[in-house]
Amino acid sequence: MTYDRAFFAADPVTVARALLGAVLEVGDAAGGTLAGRIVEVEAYGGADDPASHAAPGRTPRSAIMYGPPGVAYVYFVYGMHHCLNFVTCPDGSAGAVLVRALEPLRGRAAMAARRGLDPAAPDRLLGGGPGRLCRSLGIDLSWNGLPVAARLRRPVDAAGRLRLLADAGSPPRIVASPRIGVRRGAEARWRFCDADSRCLSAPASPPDAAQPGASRRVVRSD
DNA sequence: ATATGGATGCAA
DNA sequence: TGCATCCATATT
Repeated sequence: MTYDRAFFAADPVTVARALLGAVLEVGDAAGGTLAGRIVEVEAYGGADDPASHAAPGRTPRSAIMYGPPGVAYVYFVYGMHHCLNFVTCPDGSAGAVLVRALEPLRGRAAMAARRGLDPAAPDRLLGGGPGRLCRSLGIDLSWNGLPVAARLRRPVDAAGRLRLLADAGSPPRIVASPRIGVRRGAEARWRFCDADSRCLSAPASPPDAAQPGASRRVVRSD
């Protein structure tokens, strides 16, 4: 699998599923390398997807989702967390894949340190959740727009901070479920998990939606 | 269950 | 400008 621009030019659901199992590598400030295996992702569409940041159309924030594929879209949410996405779809149409969980592979100790956790902390606390993994990897708004396409000869970012490598192991067992934390567009089952990972932000197959009339709020077990 | 707390987009 | 909302997490 080559994570080039053509790969990211596909629709977000296709890209999301194909990204499961890929290894995300980032260079940290100290020159070291942190890496993790992608085990949970969510697909977000364009103006037709009410859950997407692109739903209101082209705005200052969503513009990057309408731009060329294969770059990072990083946003800040709830006043404290960063989330990492990859832009999909051809230039001109909007789409993105949110990275929701990683299994730490390299630089585990550095990740724990960055999060202020004990080195013995479980992998879940390092990579299980979009905010957690960004904090562990040191990803913030300054990463917004960085290219991730593996084939770019001359990355815009001189440090080449974002790299995607093919997974060496066997392909993951993929389970689809509704996206987490979304109210509008909750019907779409556009969350994809490696069902055998123990680093997920929530169970791969959450209990089915409540009876009619029950609260629509998702209860997050952990 | 609840506190946390910045950015975004839209109404006013 | 004000305000509801938001792709979350740690703590009670």
